Order: sequence, then C-alpha cells, then structure tokens
Amino acid sequence: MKADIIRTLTHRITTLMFLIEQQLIEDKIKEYCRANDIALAELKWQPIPFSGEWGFATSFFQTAANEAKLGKGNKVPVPQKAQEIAEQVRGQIGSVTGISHIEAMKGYLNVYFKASEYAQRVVEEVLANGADFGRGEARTETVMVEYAQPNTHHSFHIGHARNTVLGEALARLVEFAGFNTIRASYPGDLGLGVITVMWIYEKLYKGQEPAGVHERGQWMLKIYAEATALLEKKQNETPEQTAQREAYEAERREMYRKWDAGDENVRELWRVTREWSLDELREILRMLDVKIDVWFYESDVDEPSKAIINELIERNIAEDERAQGGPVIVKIDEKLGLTKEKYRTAVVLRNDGTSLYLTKDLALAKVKFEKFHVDRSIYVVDSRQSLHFQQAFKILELWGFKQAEKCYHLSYGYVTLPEGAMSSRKGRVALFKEVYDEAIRRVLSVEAEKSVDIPDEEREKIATQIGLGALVYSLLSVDNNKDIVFDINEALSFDGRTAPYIQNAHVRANSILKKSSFRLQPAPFEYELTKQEIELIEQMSQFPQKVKQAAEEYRPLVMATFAYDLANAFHSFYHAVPVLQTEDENLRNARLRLVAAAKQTIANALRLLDIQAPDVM
RNA sequence: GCCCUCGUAGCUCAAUGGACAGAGCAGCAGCCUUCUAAGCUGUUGGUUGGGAGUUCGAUUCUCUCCGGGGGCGCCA
Repeated sequence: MKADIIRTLTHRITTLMFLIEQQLIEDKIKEYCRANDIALAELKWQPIPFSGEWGFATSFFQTAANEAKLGKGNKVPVPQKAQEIAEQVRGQIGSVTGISHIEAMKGYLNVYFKASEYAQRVVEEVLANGADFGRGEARTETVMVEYAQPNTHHSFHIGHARNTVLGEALARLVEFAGFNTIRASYPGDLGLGVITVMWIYEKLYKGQEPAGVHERGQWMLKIYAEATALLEKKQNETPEQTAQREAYEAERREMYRKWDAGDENVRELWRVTREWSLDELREILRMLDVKIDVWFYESDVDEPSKAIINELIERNIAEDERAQGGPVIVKIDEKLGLTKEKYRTAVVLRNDGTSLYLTKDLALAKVKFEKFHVDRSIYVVDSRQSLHFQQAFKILELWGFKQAEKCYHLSYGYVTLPEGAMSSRKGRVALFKEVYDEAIRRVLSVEAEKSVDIPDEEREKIATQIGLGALVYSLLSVDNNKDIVFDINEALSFDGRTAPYIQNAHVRANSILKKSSFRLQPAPFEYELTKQEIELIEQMSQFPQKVKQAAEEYRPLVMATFAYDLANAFHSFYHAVPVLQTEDENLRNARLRLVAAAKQTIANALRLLDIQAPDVM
C-alpha cells in the first residue's frame, strides 16, 4: 500500500506554478544528452533547499552512475562526473523567460527564478483562488473515511479525540485534494460493556442521571467504573462477598439474555441510555466542527451479519465447528497457502451463533461497497486492531471482493497517560470535555494579562478557538503510527510549535490589513525583495503540493508541519519587513497583497487541520 | 514461538534514497515610546540503538542482533 502511494506521487515536486519553465529546461537537457550520447536518468526536481533565493534543482548523480556502469567515465568519481555534466548542461540551456540564472553546483543544476516575476505569480494565484487556493482537480473516485466511533455508554476521552481529529483532518485533506468524500461513523452500541452500565443504572441509579449532556455522559462512565468494581473478583473475599458478586453477575447475565431475546423493557432501557451517549457524541462533534454523513451502528449490522456466515461456509471459505462445540472459523493462512503463520485463524461466528466484531465488519464492508460504491475505504482505528483488519481484508478477498485491495486500515498509535494506559473500567481517563474546559480557562488567563481589545462576547469564542486549536494541533503534529503520552501541559502549551503560534500569524496579518486604509490593488513586485519575503512566498507556493502529499500519504502531519513553517516564515517577515510604514506606494501595495495572500494561505492550511483561524487574539 | 510497530539533541518530535540531519521545549545572550512580545534574533547541544549488506550516495531500502510498545480461535 505504502509503495503504491509513493508511486503515485509525481516527481515534479517543485511548485506547480512553474511547470512550463521546468518542462522547457527538461527538454533542453534531454536534447543535449541525446546529442552527446549521455545515458540520462529520470529527472527529479526539488526546491533548492537554501533560503534567500528561490528556484528548483535536479541532480546528475544517477546519470553519472549510469555512465560509469557503461564504462564511459574514465574512472572519474561519480560526484565529479555529475558536476561535469551539470556544467555542460548549464552551458547549453541559454536564457529562459522568467529565469534569472542557472548554476551548476556539487552535481546539481540549480535554476533560479526572477524574484519579482515569481512573487507576483504566486501572490496573484493565491488571491485569485482565495479559499480554493491549493485545491486539487476534481477526481471521480469516492473515498469513505470511517472515524469518530467511540462505544456508547462511556464518555468521550482524549483517545477518542485523537481518532476523531485525525479522521476529520484526513477527510478534509482528501476532499480538498479533489476526491468525493464520505464521512462515516460506526459507534459500538452493544456488548457486555453496554449491558453493564444498564445493569447498574437499573439497580442503583434509576432516575438519578444529571441533566446536562456532558455531565450525563461523564456520569455514565463513573457508574460503569463502579459496576466493574462490584463485579470484579477481589482477593480474600468473604463467602458473603463472593455470593453477592455472583448474584450481581447473574443479574447482568440475565439482562444480557433479555436484551438478546428482545425483551421490551430492557430494549427501552437500552434505547434511552444509548441516546444519552449519542447526545454527548453529537455535541462533541459539533464542538469539533465534524459533520458525519453516514452513521452505521453496530446494532444495525448485528443481525444481517450473521447471514453472511452461511455464505462463507457454503463457499468453503469458513469451517463450521459448531457440531463439535466450536465456533465458525476461517483458516486464513491455510486458504492463502501460507506456510508461516501471518493472518492466523479468525473466528467469524460464536459457538452460540452470535456475531463478533469481525462478523460485523465483514457485513459493513459489503454495505460500503454495494450501497455506497466506495472506491477506497479508509478505517481510522488504532494500531491494536491491525491484525483484525488484516484478517477482515483477507477474508473479503477470499470471498471475492475485488474492492478488498482498496481497503486501508489507517493505523495510529494510541494515547496513554503519564501514569499508564487509559481505562474506562478503572475510570482512569483524560476526558475530552475536561481538557477542553481547562484549555479555555488557560487561554482566558493568558488573555487577561494582555491588553488586547476584544469585546466580552467575542472573548469566550476566541478562547475556544485557541484552546481547542492547541489541543487539536498537539494531536496532529505527531505522525500517525506514533503513540502519544498525553501530558496536558504540553498539549495546552501556547508557545513555539503550536496552533496559537500559527493562529497568531493569521491575526497579525489581519491586523495589518485592517489598519491599511488603502484598497488592495494589484502592484508589481518590482523592487529588491528581502530574504524574508522570498522565504514567505516560497512557503505559500508549496501549499498545493503539500495538500496533495498529505492526502495521498494519509498524513495530516504533513499539513501540520507545513502550517507551522508557513507561520514561521510570516512571523520572521512581520518582524523584519515594514508594510504600512513603507513610503513607496507601489512597494506598500505589493507588500499588502503579499500579507493578504499569506493570511489566506494560513487560513486554508488551518482549515484542513480542523483548526479555526481567528482575526484577533 | 509467530506477526505488527517504534528507537534521531537532555525532553517532545521532523526529515519524496540526495547538498552541512532540522524544529519546539528546556539552557544561555539579546530585542517591546515603531503594523499585536502567544513574537523576533543569536547561541549551546547528534557515532540517527549496534553490526552487516544494496547503492555513486542510507535516518530512509534489505538482513541480523539489542531495547520499548502492541497483537495472536469464540472482547471490541
């Protein structure tokens, strides 16, 4: 999968705005090599990695190595030969419109742009496209992203937040890159954990639930932890305690049995308590600006999933061991003809005929393919379930679904606390809402020290954008498969490589624009650009390419890193280069347009990360 | 035992097989009567876990060893 992704990445990785010049130079290089019988390797372009000037570069190491293999180099070392070729090519190209100069250096051919022309092109491109700057061409493929799927009857914690934020950023990236995008959520709303909450509620807390949506969600987690404590076998139990615990256990089992049999009272209790959880989930998704298109509930696919097992047995994919007291299984390695154990054997139906997680995922995949016609199905689920998904995808393949190869488990590291793994059962969790509230408190206390003039009614809203932004960014600025030890002080830091730093760049840009009394009008960049201006413009020009890369590699981190680099370039520019104080009117206009373009690009990048871009802070 | 994953500066993390491995935090030294200091500038800090291989070139690919985390027939 990874290899496929890399292969689809274009080699023209420099800015998309200079394709014509690049093509022209490429043609001249090819022509020269053909004429001189040089075995030219594929040309790969990259931005020149030095700040202060702007251009693109290619190297001739591979070409020199090819020559050496053909015995043509007279044993000249490859780097030296590469440099020689670069120099020869350079002498052959001559002058190109828009290019200021070309140099051969350390085996590379460096092509530098005329700064003023380049600056104008980039800035006008950004301003002309606005919120659409960086959007990829529309594609015909449909991508479904499945995320935001906590179990009901618990509360939403910071691990769920990572899942949701990762999925949402990915959906935004894929959508902006041009794909039809369907956002799907698959909450687990049944199972023993659910029954446990219902049991203790019915037994000890009926009618005592708090009123608020969040309060009620968190309260359910609390009574769940209490229930597991009551049901847990303790050391040195007295006979009375053992009897008590076993009685509780029997009650819970009985409730599960009734639920399964469709007992109307138990079902009603289930519907009501389930809705409490879903109310909280929907409220949190609203806070995170996440809009799910399709809801699949585990309870919806439970019954239909059992039916598919018969088909698997008939087709000789699954083996039915129920007659011998066993479950229904698929010996995946054996079916694939593997000698070493890799996918192992998967249980697809319990001995008693009830369905499992895997059963339901198979049924759900079928629905995704057949009803939603997805071309690519991405499952955002933590890395602990990677075997489960490998098994599911292989069974789909054995079953004959060609779409199986388009399923992709976006595995990510899970979130732990400094004191260890989070555990709903033990009640040891960092709840999203609590962290969220703390974030806002911290922002408000920072704001209190500053003298920024913000109306009171705006203050809370902006504090939310900043506090939540900091939290979201801390979850997205780590690569997918890396675990996160959640430290609230690090997550809610507002200095350095954080969302507030990026948001602050947006605010500063806005502040300049707000104070300028002149209308924003086109102006040529016909002056000596500072190195800060060139760096800022280069960052902006890379945005479309970063969108493409982040979407194709399924890595919001790429965008998170880019947003920081862009903001960093803006802050340096802001500090070093005067805009409003500039005397020359043309120069001032050009810089104002640059600021407007920077503000737009920062806003676009933040939007893809599901982070708000406030105008003041 | 088998499978997956991670190991880069004191800490937290980056780096399409390419130019001197980069940031933030922490530390040190500076910059606010000048477009918002949630900022800027400078600086200290590395045998990229060890070894071998492929390559003109390896943090990146392959193998092996060491160390951390996760997973492995009726939890989700």
